[in-house]
Amino acid sequence: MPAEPASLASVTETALSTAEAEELAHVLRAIADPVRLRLLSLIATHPGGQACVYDLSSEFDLTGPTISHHLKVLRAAGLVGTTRDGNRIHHWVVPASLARLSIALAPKESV
Amino acid sequence: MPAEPASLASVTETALSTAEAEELAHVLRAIADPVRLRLLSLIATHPGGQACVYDLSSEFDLTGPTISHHLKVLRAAGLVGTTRDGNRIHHWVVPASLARLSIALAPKESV
DNA sequence: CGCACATATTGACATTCTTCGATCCAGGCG
DNA sequence: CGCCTGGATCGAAGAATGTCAATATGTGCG
Repeated sequence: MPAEPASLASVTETALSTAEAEELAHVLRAIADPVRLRLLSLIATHPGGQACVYDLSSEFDLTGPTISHHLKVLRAAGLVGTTRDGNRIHHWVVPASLARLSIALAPKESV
Repeated sequence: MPAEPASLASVTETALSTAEAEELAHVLRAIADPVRLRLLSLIATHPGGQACVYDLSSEFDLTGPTISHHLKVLRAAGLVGTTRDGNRIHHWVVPASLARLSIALAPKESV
């Protein structure tokens, strides 16, 4: 159950309802972690925009399961997608999800 | 000790260092909460772009201290500023801080 | 078929966050 | 001066989160 449509405007434009705030906070919380932020960044900047856990693990002082856990959170939030290629599982960033956050946090236009 | 300069590019453009990730995560975590998200939204959309705790409290089923705590987190993250006007304390959103997050989360340009 | 390798899941523990009640500080007013 | 009101701070209880070791799943190869 990934979830709802999505607010398409900035939170500074119109007041957020409780439900909207909770849904948005859920996605933001997924990205509000140093490890997941770096994971996202590493995946996005990796050649081809894809990376497997093996590539990523070497960048962290964390165990495999921990990396896997963080990727699961990102996946659950719809921020990354995966494809299985033989033994490896490739992860990529979902641009639309990121764009939604970027728009939601945009400051009010100083018209 | 608010902190460092600020990454001015999207996390999808260049790989984040550990320090950058932590600093950015710190600010994101401040905003990744339903209550604080609504607080920010309510302040921004309030007439004049300002609001005092008294205005905000009525929108929540939370006690005064809790609202105060959340505002403190937002203030510590540099997302809102305050001015004392007699007995009331007015809060406003810092557009630059929000803009920084918005830019950091922007998806990679599909050139 | 069975082993080896890449990643996911589970269960447990420590840490951090949210919220509250009680208390404290600051400014206006009688 | 004394009190009331708008807010902040403190300390504690409960829930959520990050991390690990151990175990499970699935894929390719001999």
